[in-house]
Amino acid sequence: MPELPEVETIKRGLEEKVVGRKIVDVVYDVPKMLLPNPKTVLSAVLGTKIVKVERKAKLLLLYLSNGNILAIHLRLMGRLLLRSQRTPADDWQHVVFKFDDGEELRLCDLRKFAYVRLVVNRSELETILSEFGPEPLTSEFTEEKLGEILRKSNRPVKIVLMDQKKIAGVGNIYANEALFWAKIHPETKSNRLSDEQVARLYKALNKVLREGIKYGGATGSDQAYRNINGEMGRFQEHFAVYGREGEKCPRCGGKIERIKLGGRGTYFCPRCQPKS
DNA sequence: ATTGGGACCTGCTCGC
DNA sequence: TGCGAGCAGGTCCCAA
Repeated sequence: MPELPEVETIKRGLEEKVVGRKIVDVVYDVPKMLLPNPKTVLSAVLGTKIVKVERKAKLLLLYLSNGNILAIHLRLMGRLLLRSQRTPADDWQHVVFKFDDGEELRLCDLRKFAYVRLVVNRSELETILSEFGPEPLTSEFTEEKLGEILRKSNRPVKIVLMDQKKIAGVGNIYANEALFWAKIHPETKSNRLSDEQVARLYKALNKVLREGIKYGGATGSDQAYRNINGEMGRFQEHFAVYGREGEKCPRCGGKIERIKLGGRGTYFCPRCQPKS
């Protein structure tokens, strides 16, 4: 569930609150969440300071003072919470980074899909990042670039939007919302979109991602997403179609439908987003 | 190349 | 009331 805006919100929180802190201990109870293995991660991070935080796609990157990097992926339900060490354990807390000032960063995940991966240098990082497509909301992602990406595939446009190799950071929520505002049916073949549709989609993607960030991300019905203070996002209050099967389209009043596309729940207004 | 499915997990909702 | 089945979703992996 955490997509670009959610991970960006977490990144900003970490930037403000954990940069400069020294990691003095790591406690875990699910070994597979520490890659390549807990021992290697521990020996690489103990005694180091966090010097910088970045987000790439849905990955959080914690740069350490010894040159190592921790790449954290929250997958579906992961949370990263900054707490005092005196605070009782959070639900589904599995990996804890303890700082020298009494605070700690807790990786919590009901499903245990989230992970922390040790990246030992820039070259390994480059390899990981080279798998991602361009980053929306940056200068590398232009309308022309989007058109170029979409023309190369005849898969449904929603699938292409969510393909991290093609575009970084877009997941199910923002793909659904962007297609709604662009008035494009999610099953439309990507390479059959008109220039006009591509232009609308470009604007819509920017709109929903920026709004997602503005509202601190979206906490859906599963309640999974939280920022580092444990607070919910508010973008769900502004969903046009996501999770609203059977409700009224905010634009035309038609009934929002739900289909399955690529195994995922897909929401749209059949009247506003006609099949073409 | 594209598409479909299962796997990873767990808690929730649903139907009988 | 109780229980099993089905579902959710990001990513990876295997297979058709």
